[in-house]
Amino acid sequence: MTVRQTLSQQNVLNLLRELQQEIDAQDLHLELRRRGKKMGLATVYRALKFLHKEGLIQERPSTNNKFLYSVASSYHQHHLNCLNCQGSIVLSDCPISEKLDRWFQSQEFKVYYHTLEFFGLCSDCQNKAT
Amino acid sequence: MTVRQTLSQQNVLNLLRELQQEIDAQDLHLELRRRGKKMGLATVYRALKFLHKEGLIQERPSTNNKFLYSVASSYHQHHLNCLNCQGSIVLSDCPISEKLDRWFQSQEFKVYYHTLEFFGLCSDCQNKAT
DNA sequence: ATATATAATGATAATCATTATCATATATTA
DNA sequence: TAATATATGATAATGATTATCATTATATAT
Repeated sequence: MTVRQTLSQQNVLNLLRELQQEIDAQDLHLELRRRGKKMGLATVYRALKFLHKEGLIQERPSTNNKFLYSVASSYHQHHLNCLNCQGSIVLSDCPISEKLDRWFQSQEFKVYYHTLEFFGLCSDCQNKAT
Repeated sequence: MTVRQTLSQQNVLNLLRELQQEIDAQDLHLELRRRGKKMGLATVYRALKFLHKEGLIQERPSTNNKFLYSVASSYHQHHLNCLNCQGSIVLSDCPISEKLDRWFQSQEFKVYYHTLEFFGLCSDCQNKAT
């Protein structure tokens, strides 16, 4: 069941595994050449698209209009995003993990990963808004 | 505590309330002029940004690289998104609503809305992938 | 009410992430 | 090895969003 991969695709996947955090395509491209794994930007985009379709990495559209990529693993994060100051507070845990584990079983849809983000006002901005 | 609004902003908000579904900025612009509420595209973008900051509408970055807007209300949807066929299955309920209601109380962060999306393989694509 | 300051608007140019194109290089197969 | 298919890279094209700036409307002060 192993998927055939090109060297480019492997380089992209390896870097994402090493980084353990979200990164966009262009930064990934820069980081790759900084490490001597030079490849064209188009190939980076192609590799990301391929790896995503295979379910090996996950893609999240960010609020500044570009996609962020990271390895698909049990490790993931959610945020409280402030609409006013644009600040972003990382949640220590996934607030719905146990419930979802059970819920996934009952679906014929096979879930690889999920995205969950909260939007509103942080405490500072609530006070200012008075 | 009512927010002063321009006519443009009211027109945008009213249309979103009427539509009761997600729409992107450019389609909204077309729909507005179709209804005689003509305004510049830039103003539509500005109105959306303003309304979003006020917490009156919600914004969701979609997978085709643009933002979708809808009224912020208890009504909202989540989807099972297939990575292979790009299909999207609407969930009948928010699978985490009750839990979140309680969880929200314990946060000093004031949550206006959340986004929750699932990614994986639909049953058809699972079978094909054999 | 009128003059003045402030904010909103619209047309359009600029920006920037992503995708398409196409010629070249690499890998696969006969 | 020759023939075919696939991957790559440089760059142009695309398209959503943002910035610019002159003009218009709105609010404020006299």
